[in-house]
Amino acid sequence: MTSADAAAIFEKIALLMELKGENPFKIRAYRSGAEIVESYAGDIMKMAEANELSGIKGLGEALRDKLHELATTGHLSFYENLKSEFPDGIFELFEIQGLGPKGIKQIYAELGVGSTAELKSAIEDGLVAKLAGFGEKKAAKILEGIAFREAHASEFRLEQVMPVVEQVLEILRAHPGVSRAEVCGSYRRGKETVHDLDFLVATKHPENVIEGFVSMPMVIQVIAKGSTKASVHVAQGLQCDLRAVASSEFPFALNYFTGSKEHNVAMRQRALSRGWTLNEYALSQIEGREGTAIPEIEDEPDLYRALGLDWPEPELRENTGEIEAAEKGQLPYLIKLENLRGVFHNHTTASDGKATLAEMAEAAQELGFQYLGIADHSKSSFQANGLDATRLRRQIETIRELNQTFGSDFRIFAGSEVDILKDGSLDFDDDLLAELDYVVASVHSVFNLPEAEMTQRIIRAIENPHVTMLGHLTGRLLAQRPSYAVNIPTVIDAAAETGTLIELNASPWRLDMDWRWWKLAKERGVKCSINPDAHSVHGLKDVVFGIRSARKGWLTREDVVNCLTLDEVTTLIAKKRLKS
DNA sequence: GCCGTTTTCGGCCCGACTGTTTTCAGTCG
Repeated sequence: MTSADAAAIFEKIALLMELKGENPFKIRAYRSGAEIVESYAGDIMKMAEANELSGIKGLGEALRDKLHELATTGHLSFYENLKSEFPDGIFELFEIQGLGPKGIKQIYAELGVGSTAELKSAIEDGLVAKLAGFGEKKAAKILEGIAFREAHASEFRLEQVMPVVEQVLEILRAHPGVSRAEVCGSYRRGKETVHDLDFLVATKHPENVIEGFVSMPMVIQVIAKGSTKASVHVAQGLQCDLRAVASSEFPFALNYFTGSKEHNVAMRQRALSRGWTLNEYALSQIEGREGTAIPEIEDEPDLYRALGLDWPEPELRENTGEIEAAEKGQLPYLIKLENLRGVFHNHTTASDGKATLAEMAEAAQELGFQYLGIADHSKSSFQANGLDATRLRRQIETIRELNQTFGSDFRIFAGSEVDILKDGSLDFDDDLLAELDYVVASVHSVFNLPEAEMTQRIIRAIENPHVTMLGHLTGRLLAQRPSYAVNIPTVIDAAAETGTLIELNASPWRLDMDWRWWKLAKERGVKCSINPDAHSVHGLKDVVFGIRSARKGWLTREDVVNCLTLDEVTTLIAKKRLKS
């Protein structure tokens, strides 16, 4: 039982209690308990086992006891009892947009609907629309929600799969028969979501390695098992495939299984033009054709070199110009995690964050950052306990005081994540915005505007000289909620014209603005700010996801303002408002 | 269910939008 497992159980208890119409504050206690358990810096399960949990704010007696039971026995009778009152499929229903706990409770009580599939047929049979409080439109909206969910059901976000990748690689590399192991596929290419995970090993004893792979502790089901490949399911239905090849084949297999398909096609064409043929095992002479001698190939760079190319980072391999750039020696020198010197857009307990200003500052320094931007929510974001003018002014003052305690090598920037209101005006007046070091402007409400109106709304906001950067441009939540309608190229042009930065929100739920647009933004001269949108100390580390997306968008350290030094970035965030 | 405490129970997060209503409940952020 890991802390993540325990947190998931608390979260499910909260859902089931919503169904039962329990006291909302009790529900909230479980939900916040889940977050505390998940993000606790330390081995909370070990502490729970030893009954050493007292003093953690938000974990009272009841939750401490339940954690102790989970840590010692591996299950929780309270949860088992609660769960037995509903069918297993009931949890799926919470993932459907437009349907909440009251609705789920009603369709279960009156129609016996306890899964997405049953709900779908009940709607199609016209049963849901007839229920009191429902109607044709609501039923149709729920059906849309189901369709979106189904279309994205096999998509996994990076924060879901990254721990699996690390564990599997660790197991494979520890295997005595394995000389090389790598993850391939869209994960290696840095895609924002993945459907499955592809692993590759070099070994002389494939059967042994395959056997080790299918008997890993996280394996729930073995789908296929042969002498050179196997497929398994791990938690949440995530599929992991393994390919075992000889060491001499490894570079070719690594290249082939990394893809993308389009990139591979281009590679094979290049091989053909040299009289060679390329597959997942080798580069070889085409029989009966005169070709130049094939050089020795031990790793991927050798393979690219043989084809007259520089080695493109996996993130670039989408056949969107990387082959041409590799040929001309013009591949970008992609940004790396260690280039980041600070982050903007983070939250504290002042709004909906879980850590205090001081805790966030300490964590940022531990990560080696020179600066930390705080941008708590503004007053219209009630749900997030947004700050009003008085509280924000007090926070600015606290930040200024705290800054006195740091040396010249660290600074907190006082900012705000200001809501862009429906008409494109901002949640604070210009006088207050002028007191801040910087401003992130984001849309958090009225997502259903027509595209032209939404685009204008955002452009009006970034035309404000105090708006330093535009937060999560499309509002999407990966695999859960689509982007609102907005014309991205038009917004990019406006950002270029007004000298506004665009954020790459590094939360694995968002990765917004999407990597596909950064090349265009770069061409227009728009700079990027990679921000974790951290709501806890732990959340600061989400920058790793943002870095992957930035690399996929061809960004270098010159394109990302958080790579600037403290002095440089201080000048930069003041630039736009000075110009006006 | 947690917190703070005038150590025993009251307070804890609010508003817009939608679709259903005929004055409001559910959902979302």
